This record gives sequence, structure tokens and C-alpha cells, in this order.
Amino acid sequence: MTKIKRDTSKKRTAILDAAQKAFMEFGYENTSMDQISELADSSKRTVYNHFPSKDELFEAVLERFFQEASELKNIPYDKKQSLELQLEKFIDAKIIVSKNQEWLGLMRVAMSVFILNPQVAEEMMDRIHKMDDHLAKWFEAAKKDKKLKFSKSDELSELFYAGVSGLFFWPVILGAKIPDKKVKSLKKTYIDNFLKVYRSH
Amino acid sequence: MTKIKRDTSKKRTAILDAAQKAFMEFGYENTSMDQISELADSSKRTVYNHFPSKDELFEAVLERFFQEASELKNIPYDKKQSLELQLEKFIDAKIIVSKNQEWLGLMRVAMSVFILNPQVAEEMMDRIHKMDDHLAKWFEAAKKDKKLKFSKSDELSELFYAGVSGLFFWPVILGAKIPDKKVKSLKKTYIDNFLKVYRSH
DNA sequence: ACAAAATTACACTGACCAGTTTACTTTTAC
DNA sequence: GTAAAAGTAAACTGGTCAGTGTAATTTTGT
Repeated sequence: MTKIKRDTSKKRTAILDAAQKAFMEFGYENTSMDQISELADSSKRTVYNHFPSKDELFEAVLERFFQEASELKNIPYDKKQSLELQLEKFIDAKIIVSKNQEWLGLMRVAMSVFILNPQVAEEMMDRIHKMDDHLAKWFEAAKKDKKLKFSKSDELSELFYAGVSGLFFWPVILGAKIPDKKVKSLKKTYIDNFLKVYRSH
Repeated sequence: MTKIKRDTSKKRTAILDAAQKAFMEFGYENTSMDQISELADSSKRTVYNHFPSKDELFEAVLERFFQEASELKNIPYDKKQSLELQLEKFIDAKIIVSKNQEWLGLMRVAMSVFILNPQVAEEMMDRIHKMDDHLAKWFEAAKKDKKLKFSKSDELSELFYAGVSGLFFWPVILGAKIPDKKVKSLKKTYIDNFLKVYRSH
């Protein structure tokens, strides 16, 4: 009498993909479950069999998205590489959204929802801030290597990322198109300034 | 046969106030014109006589909001005051939202809408970026006064504000509560670092 | 005082949408 | 091969809401 379970991951994935695409294009409020089911080549009932509500479907989409998004972020400290180059990698990881229209679209929707629902934001933000941990660890390693001097590494990574977000993430989320040339020059200035303050001599 | 115009500014203001309050509390999508008219002690028809659509009412609310918000921002260069103190004033002007629940609420709604409607954002952002102009002018004055050295003032103000936004504006918009103590210490660190790079010796 | 202007009450249109119900068909693990 | 699991189609419920039409009432500038 035990329930025989069959593999339903295909439809589930199709629904998640469709939902992601729809939310990305129309935002949360302006996407209907009918649209999603049609996009997923499934019936609305099946969507509801997989996800009990629009809300939970949305969260599942974000879950998967941030899961993927947080995989690229760990840049280990490398004695042999210049600090400049390694810091640039952190910045590049953070601004990768601006290169990927799909990520950008979903990140926009996520942010617009988070802003209005701080409690939803908090859960997801923990995920994002793990990036800061990686950077903090990188700073500690650079300190041990006597390349940087500072007192608190978590404060430092907050400071570093705040500038990066303000320069590259939020403007892009708000629709700015920053030419590659400008990105490059801003990155350089930013990293140079940072090292002017924290590099040990 | 000329139309006699009567003063309708009172109702108009009541409607704008009510709309602002409602949008602030519930967001754009979750506020109905019926709610607004009730809050404004008026009929829905009157709301529509003043504003042709929910959309335009929302824009009118933002218009007024950013008008008020941009009045406090011009901090003229003062030879007699320390650079630190003056830069702190720019930061304070930018983070004033975190002190005012009303501003914070509306700023949140505004940002969540802007993120999903880049074209709306663009119009409003021009307004906000006038702040950057003030700062750029302040930098120019400090340069003339031989207190700072740098090449491009607009790039510099962008850099300066990016950090400030990333540190104080966006986290608060996303629901972070930064203790006064931390604000103070981050401000100091940020300004000190900045001056370490750009102060002339 | 009075006429035009502004406002009101309220019913109404037309559209959208989250989630459910039911009766049915297709798929698949054994 | 088959029985249960998964999926489908389509109508339906109950609700919301932007925006309109209208006839009546209130306000106000002169």
C-alpha cells in the first residue's frame, strides 16, 4: 500500500522556467497563473499541484535563482596574483547581472518585491551576504600575507561592497546603461583608491 | 462667456495627501482608487476629475515628493569649515530618509516602481541627480581653494555618492536598521578614506 | 442672490485573476 | 498489461478594481 512515486521533475522544472520568464518580463503583480501554465505547456491545475500558491511559486523561483547566482562567488586568496586583479574579480562577480539580461530581469523583480516586503527580503539577503563573507575571508588572507592593513575585515568588506553596489549594481537595476569603457575606468579608480588606503607599505 | 475658475487646490491637496499615504502603506499595486477617495473624504469621481488615471495620480505624488526632497540639498562650499564636516552634511542629506518614516515609505514605493519601469525612473532620476551637481560644484570649489586634488569632478561626485548610497541608502530601503553608532563610525571611515585619497598636501 | 463650477453618491461596465471542481486522458513503475 | 499517479481541459466561484455615466447636491465668485 505504499505510494508509488513517479518522477515529476520535468514538469516542475518547466513550470519554474515558465514562471521565471513570466515574472521577469511582467513583474510579480502583473503575471497571472494562467499565463504561467500556458507558458509551461501545462494546465493550471498542474501548476497548483506543484506549488500551492502564486506566492510560493515565486519564492521557489527566487530560491533556485539565488542558488545558481551564489555559486560563482568564492574567489580564494592567491599570493601570486596582484591584489588589483583579485579585487577586480570580486567586482566582476557582483556586476555580472549587467551582462546577463535574464539575471538582470529577475534581479529587478526580486528587488522590487523585496523593497516592499522586508520580511521576504531578509531571508533572501542572508544568501546574498554570504558573498561578503567570502570577501572578508579574502581580506583576512591578504592581511596574513602582509599585503593589506586594517582592523576589522567584516567592516572592510561591507565598505568595499557598498561602493561596488552603489557604482555598478543599483544603477544597472534602475536601468542605467554603463558603457564598458566607463565600467573599466571606474573599476580601476575604485580599486586604486581602496588600495591607496588599505595597502601596507 | 469665459469660464469662472474656482479654487480647487484644497481637494486636490487632500487627494494628493491621501494618495501619498495609501501608496506609502500599501504600495502602488495594492492601493485602489476607492481607498484613496475615501481617505481623501471625497468621491471617486472627484479624484478622477483632478487626475485622469491612477498612474498620473501616482506620478503627481512623486513629483511633489521629490520636489520637497530636493530642497534641502544645496550645501555651499565654506572655506572656514573643515572638509570632513561639509562632506558629512552631504551624507546626512542623502540618508535623511532613514530618519523619516514617511519619506522612507514613499521612497520605497517609488524605488520599487522605478525598478520595474525604467522609463518612469529616468524622468525622476534627473531630479535626484541634481544633488550630484551640487556635490560636483562643491568639489570644484574645494579644488579652487586648494584643499582637494582630482581631475574630473563629476566622476568624483559619482564615486562619492555611490559609496554613500551603497552604505546608507539601499540597505535602509531594503529594511536594514543601522544603529546610529554604526552610521557614525561608517561615515567617519568613509570620509577619512576619501580624503586620504583626494586631499592635497 | 444666483448661476456656473465643483463635488457627491452610486450604480455600472468590462476586465482580470487566484484558486477550485469535476470528469477526463495520458503516462509510467512494477 | 495494468493500476495508480500525474496531468489535462474547461467551466466556475468569488472577489477586486480602473474607470465611466448620470442625476442630484453643494459650494463659491461675483
